[in-house]
Amino acid sequence: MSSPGLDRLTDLLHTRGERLTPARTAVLGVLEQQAGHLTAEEIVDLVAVAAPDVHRASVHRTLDLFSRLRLVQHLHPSHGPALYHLVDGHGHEHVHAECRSCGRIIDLPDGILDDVAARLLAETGFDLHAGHVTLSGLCRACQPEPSGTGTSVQP
Amino acid sequence: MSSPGLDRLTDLLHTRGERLTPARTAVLGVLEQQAGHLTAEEIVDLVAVAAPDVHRASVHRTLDLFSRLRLVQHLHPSHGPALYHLVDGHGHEHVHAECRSCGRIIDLPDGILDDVAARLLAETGFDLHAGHVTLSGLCRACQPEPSGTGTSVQP
DNA sequence: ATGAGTGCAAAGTGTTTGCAACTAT
DNA sequence: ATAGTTGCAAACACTTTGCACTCAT
Repeated sequence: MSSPGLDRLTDLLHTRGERLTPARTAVLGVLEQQAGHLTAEEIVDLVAVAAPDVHRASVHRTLDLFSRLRLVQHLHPSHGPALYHLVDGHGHEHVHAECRSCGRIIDLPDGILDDVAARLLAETGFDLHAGHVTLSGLCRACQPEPSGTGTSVQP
Repeated sequence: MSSPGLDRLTDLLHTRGERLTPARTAVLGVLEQQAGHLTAEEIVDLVAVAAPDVHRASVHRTLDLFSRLRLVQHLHPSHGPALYHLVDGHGHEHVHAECRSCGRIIDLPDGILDDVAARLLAETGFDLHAGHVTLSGLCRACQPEPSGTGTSVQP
């Protein structure tokens, strides 16, 4: 019944004098079993299966805590609730992109913002946190098709 | 009582068979007089001075419309309400950064995401809309000071 | 034993909606 | 004339908070 995530969480909590509770264990369990980007509400529902007494407010409080511990990443899509997922085993966060047409969330290759981060730091003193960035645009599937016959001209 | 913005708005509306109303004129007027990044609520309050009958819901509807017309840019900070501002006279949108400590919004140099956009398009087919991106990080003022005497050691 | 953490319900924040009345065209 | 817009109030979606109680340490 153990897991690398649980060991990591236990460590992080004990280091800070905080406690390992059923709510926290249950939220971690859900995040470990679900790969995608989950809303707090979805996590509430999934937690309810294993731990029916865990309240919605505790899930929010737990997700806030896990974010502060850098155990989960969260992002704010342009519409709708925040999305959460576990940071990978090496503590490596990644950048997200959201399609403004279909809403799909895409995980981007790590390091895609490294050059921008370096330039920002040098030019403006701004220290970019790439793991909390959501880029916006159109995914491949949602792009308008190029017209088939070459340059488009009005009749 | 005219302005480049008003002319532009009138054109955009008439082209699409939509109407120039007092609510729309008033919202445009506020955006033209205020340089910064305004919340819908702030715009409601400012509009109330010149046009007391314009309702909060109409301001939201107008801001949605202006966004669709690409007359205003809006961004969603990680906490709190959306922020709006007029796109510059040349229709040029820019990228924003938000300090996760003090909340300050910084306008970034144009083109800062051009390379990323090109790479994204080539590698993943994602067409980036840089004008709707908010980068997250720490502004210069909020960064932890480097310790003055070299490596920091506990006494 | 003790205070960090919880369940609960209620309030909060920001935005959207249904509809009758109004008004720019 | 008539369809696009509006004001209004209520609903909505999501999150946060105050408080008494509980339980991990």
